[in-house]
Amino acid sequence: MVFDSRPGSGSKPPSKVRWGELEEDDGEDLDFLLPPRQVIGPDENGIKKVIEYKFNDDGNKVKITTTTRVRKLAKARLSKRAVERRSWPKFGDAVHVDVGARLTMVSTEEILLERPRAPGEWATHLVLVTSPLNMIRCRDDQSAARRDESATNCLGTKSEESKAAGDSLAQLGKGGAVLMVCRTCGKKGDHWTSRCPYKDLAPQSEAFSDKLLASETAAAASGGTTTKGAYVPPSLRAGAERPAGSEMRRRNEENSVRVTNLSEDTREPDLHELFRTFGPVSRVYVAIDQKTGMSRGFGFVNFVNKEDAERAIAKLNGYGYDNLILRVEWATPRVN
DNA sequence: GATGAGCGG
Repeated sequence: MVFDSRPGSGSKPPSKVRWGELEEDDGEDLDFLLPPRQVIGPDENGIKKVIEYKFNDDGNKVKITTTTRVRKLAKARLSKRAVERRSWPKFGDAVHVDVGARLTMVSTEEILLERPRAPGEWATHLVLVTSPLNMIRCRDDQSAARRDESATNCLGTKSEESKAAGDSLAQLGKGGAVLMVCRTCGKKGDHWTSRCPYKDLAPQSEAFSDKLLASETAAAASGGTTTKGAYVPPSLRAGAERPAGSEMRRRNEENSVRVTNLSEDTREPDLHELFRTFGPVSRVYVAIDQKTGMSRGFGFVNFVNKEDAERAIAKLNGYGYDNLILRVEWATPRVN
């Protein structure tokens, strides 16, 4: 079909319009005259056809057929690989596991992971879920790559957001709102629990927490759900044995050993390797320059047991490591 | 020569 809207040519223009407008709106305005777009397929070969009609520049109606090949579903490809994996021979402990067993297992193996974006975090005992075929899937792994890609951005916006949020929280707290109530001393609007000036002082904290516990156990005993669904760990439940005084709720910051004169390519796993021989290590930290991403040449190792820390200091201070002489001392408690 | 990051009801 040829649609000619020019005056005098026989066909009537749709309405009284000016030439300019007609030129511009051509096509769009007349689309309703065209047959609808059709999509056929994709068929079993993945062939998909799209048939659509348009006016070309000359005002002629044209039929456009687009044929495309659609990729097969990713799911199908994955499952094919998965099937292949199932034929792999077992190894390790899984050798003794029943062939038909498809249960996942928890590995108790200690696995160290380096996490460049979370230098302060240290997973000493990482629990991995493994299949009977001993294929290890780290739960964190897949997201890790993506996180790193956008890490610069994320860190920037995140820190700003949280700073703003913290400020507003503090503001609200000062205004007498219910927010920011210290769980240790009960003081409102002054500090978070972790910053409590009384956190190492037994009398206040115990008095407060006993009061808390009493109300919670009362709520539980009365048959209702506990207030605000607060979980009370067994060690803190009424009647549980608790170590006396300040030993109780001090954060796991003690037995902190400062290690200086590290070579710049010493990473946390290296430090952990070095120090774990003295006993269980609760945390390893290597100071990283945020701008350059390079090691600042010092770090900290926290031991679970004080005696182990002492032995590590005695043995490793002055120890030649990676072409430098290590300095290993007790760390002075961090300010703030 | 040097003493850590960031989270939150």
